[in-house]
Amino acid sequence: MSTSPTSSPLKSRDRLVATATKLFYANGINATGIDTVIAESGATKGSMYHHFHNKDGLVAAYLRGEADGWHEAATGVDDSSKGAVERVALMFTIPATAIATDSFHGCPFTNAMVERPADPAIAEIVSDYRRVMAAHVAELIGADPEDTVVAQVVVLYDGGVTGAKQTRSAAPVLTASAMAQELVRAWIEGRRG
Amino acid sequence: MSTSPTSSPLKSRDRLVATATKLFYANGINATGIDTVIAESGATKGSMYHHFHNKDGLVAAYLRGEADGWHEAATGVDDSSKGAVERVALMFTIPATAIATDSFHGCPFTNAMVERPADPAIAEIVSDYRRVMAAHVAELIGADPEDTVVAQVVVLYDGGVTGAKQTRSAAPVLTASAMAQELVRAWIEGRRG
DNA sequence: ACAATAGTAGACGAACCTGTCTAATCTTAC
DNA sequence: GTAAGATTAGACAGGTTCGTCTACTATTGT
Repeated sequence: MSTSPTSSPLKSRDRLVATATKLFYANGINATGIDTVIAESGATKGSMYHHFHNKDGLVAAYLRGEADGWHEAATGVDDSSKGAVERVALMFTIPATAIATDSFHGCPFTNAMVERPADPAIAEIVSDYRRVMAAHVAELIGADPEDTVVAQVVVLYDGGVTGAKQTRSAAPVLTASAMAQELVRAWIEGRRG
Repeated sequence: MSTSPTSSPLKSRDRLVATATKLFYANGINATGIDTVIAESGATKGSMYHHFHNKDGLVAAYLRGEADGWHEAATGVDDSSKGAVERVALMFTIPATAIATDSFHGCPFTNAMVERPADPAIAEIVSDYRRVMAAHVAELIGADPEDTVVAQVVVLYDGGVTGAKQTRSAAPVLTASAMAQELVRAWIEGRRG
């Protein structure tokens, strides 16, 4: 651990998670067999079950990666030199651009809750994601994560993404983005006045 | 068809759809085997495949029923003697009460799009549902279904329901409801002034 | 009465799924 | 150098899934 990483491009475990991320998100968790993930990742069954207790373990690793990925994407598109309203708009470009590039298949967390409703590990990862998102929004606009306005922006984000998934169009995200911008504008106004 | 219905409590086809509705919504479409639906409905395999071409056919019938069910529920909780704002609030009581009675498992249409992303028949039923919902909201508040305000209320509805599914709590629905009421209030105000 | 539709009962195949297991090799830390 | 962890390769069992098929019976509209 203290030494430098090996020359190998990616360890078997990481390849498994990377492949699972691609397939689980694009085709669905239940629709993707473990054998497919193993074959496409170039790993073997022994390796898979050496690293993960069962499929649920791989699913959890996938979802944790998605949560981290969202946070990275959100900080990636952010620009702290801009105002709160514009920064919120930037956050909504994440799903908007995904739709434009046809790589959008809805919210991975919603999808996971639908496909694995009974798994408590998943429920907790989803909880974490929502905490991260609330904290991020709070930081963008200079609010407390517990403020009503943060919950409201989250509702709009969820609504935009869900509508986009159902309609296969970016329109709901754009509607939600405009609403969020107006909401934050009014919130700042109300705070100042 | 022109004569009165038979004494039989429910025809085989209807029992199949009724059972599918219960199981598909509660446990998921992919997680529910056709054999389970057949057994629990008291029908037989021959009957099932006499009425439906395959499982997708049953799923489509289930979803069409959910769309009709939503419309009935929405008109059921409505009260045309009330004002627009209150009528919108009433619409949001549909998911809110479902959550309270533990019979809530998210939006059936979102769930279906997640579990059956490639089925165009499902995409169309979801489209229909969204048209019905837009028309209903438009009627509640006296707007044109194409008005921005209608799309905005829909975003809030989707966001509330999605948040409730992810958090297993009614809070997002209540947040969304309050936002929708405020939105409609302001929209009416703006229209009058 | 007749024909079409609806239904019963269940065997069956072919495909898929997850997870276990054996047995040997490679890598890496110390 | 040695021991622990990581990996390969694939057979295998046990279960589930969907859909087909046969053969027979019941209902119902006209």
